[in-house]
Amino acid sequence: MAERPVLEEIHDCIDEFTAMERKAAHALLANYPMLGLETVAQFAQAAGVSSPTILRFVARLGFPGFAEFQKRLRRELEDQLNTPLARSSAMAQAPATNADPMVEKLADNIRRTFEHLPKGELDGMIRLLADEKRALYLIGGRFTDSLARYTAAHLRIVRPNVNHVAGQQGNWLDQLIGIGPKDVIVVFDIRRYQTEIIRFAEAAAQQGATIALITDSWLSPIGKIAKFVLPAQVAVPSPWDSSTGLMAIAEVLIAGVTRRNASRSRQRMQALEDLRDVYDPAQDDKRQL
Amino acid sequence: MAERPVLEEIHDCIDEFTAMERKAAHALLANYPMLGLETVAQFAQAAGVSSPTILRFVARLGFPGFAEFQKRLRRELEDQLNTPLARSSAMAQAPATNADPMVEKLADNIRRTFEHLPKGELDGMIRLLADEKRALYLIGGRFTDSLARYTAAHLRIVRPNVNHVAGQQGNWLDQLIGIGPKDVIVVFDIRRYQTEIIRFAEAAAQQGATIALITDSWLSPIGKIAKFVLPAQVAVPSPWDSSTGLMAIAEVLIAGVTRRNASRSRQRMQALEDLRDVYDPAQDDKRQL
DNA sequence: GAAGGTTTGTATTTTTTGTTACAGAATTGC
DNA sequence: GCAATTCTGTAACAAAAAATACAAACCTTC
Repeated sequence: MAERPVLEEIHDCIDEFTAMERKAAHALLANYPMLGLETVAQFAQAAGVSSPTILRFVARLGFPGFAEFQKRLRRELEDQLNTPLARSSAMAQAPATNADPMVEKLADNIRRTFEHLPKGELDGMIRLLADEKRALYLIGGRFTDSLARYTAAHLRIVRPNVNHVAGQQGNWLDQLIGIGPKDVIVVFDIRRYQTEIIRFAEAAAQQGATIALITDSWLSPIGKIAKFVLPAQVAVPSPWDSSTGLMAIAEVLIAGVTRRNASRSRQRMQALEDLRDVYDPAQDDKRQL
Repeated sequence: MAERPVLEEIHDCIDEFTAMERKAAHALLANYPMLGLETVAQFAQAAGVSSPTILRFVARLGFPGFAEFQKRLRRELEDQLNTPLARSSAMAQAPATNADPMVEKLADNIRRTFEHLPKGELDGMIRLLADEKRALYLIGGRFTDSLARYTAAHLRIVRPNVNHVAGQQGNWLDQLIGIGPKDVIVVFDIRRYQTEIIRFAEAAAQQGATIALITDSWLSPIGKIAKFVLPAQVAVPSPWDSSTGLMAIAEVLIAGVTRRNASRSRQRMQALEDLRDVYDPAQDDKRQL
């Protein structure tokens, strides 16, 4: 998907250019890419050539018009600017406007979460969740149930057999019946670890199911019976714990599973799109966004 | 001698802008500064407003015309690009760290989300949500419903009258009946903006309710009728958008409301603790954790 | 040193883009 | 609840920029 930088292309075929076109190329390279974002006339003046020469220059690079050329430059710049590293440099000079300690902590939590995450554990869990022969059961506690639901909603798109264990505790038991050795229980659990969740996980484990746990650093008691454990940083300056790190883990898992089952995922996503169109054609006008 | 970044100026006087101008500002901040370098029409479309509004927006910032505005942005960008740090980042673009690019992006998204968040908007929304005289209705779309649920679960602890609009669409209507001018609808909505959610928000607005929107940078159509809008960075290297930024916003909001109603919050939390003990004494042994 | 083909700039046309005038919609204040 | 004010989009207008046509200048090559 990533295109070749315009800069490189210029370097490559600079020998094919005519004298004046080379002049234009040099001017652009000297002030890349900003000069290309000005008007043709300004570009021409800066390069010491006439406007049509500039036009011929971009035409020779293979662009149908100056507008397209600029669009490409802008996209390139945007990509560069969005690189985290570039951002951090911009931050040095730009405003420390919203220096909320909470925000800093949240961003930092994510970094630290993944820093401390055993890579094997993460990959292992992704492989586990990507295995379509296994049924998935996601469950969470008082606050983390939302995460289970979120993850289930996504996984359901890229693979079959995804269940969210929610609602009345009575319902849980119904689901428990069907759980066997081929199945996977994904548990989101941070303190205070709820007894119901623990019991459910234990019962499932008893029946041979594999347990995958996403938790806080305090390590839920479920950790003992879990095959894979991913702990997140949850501390924030607030009376309760943050779930942002858990959400980040969930999204990395989702992305991992999607990548692993790439072709299947695409198929299913397309199929769902089509169903969606049939069901709600009103969305059509939003399509191009 | 270095001028004040346009970004800062926008931050400072964003409260003086009119509603649509603010929308333009948000769009620009969300994709700063590239959006400002496109044509007025493209800028307008991306922001969901008309061209003249963009012109008025730059005029209010003190520029005599759009051309001058762009020139200034280009100069700013040029300066930034010439910073040594930026140079090195462009080089090291690919092999930054051995970490997952997704992880870097997630952490960076949070920083950027709050960097671009108008402080007034955030404070305003917190004040709104902390007002116990108003009833709160939280609603979300296909994936964001989880966030609405999460936020509701937390807010319910620190204040009364928190409702999560979920489940069958038929149920929504039942809730809609009770919504009036004193009430607040908190909408989580990222693209593709679901028509049902939009309709619900519109209907609620019609009945006089105040709308608070947490969205992606593309600015949901609900932005038009919302009193406060908080846009999050959602881009990740994955087929879909990330909700981690939204989660971060949700947690900052929750923390803000908690801090604001500190004494009330503590009371309620204590009361809930007590209830919990009565209901599930088994938790007692986990207490000290 | 003249004819052929390129290359390049000037002048013109065409298209796009920014800008402004105005009227309807929304909001505010009384 | 009404009037005055402010805000906002539609549409027409003006300015500009991009694209083109063409002729002069410049090399080549014979």
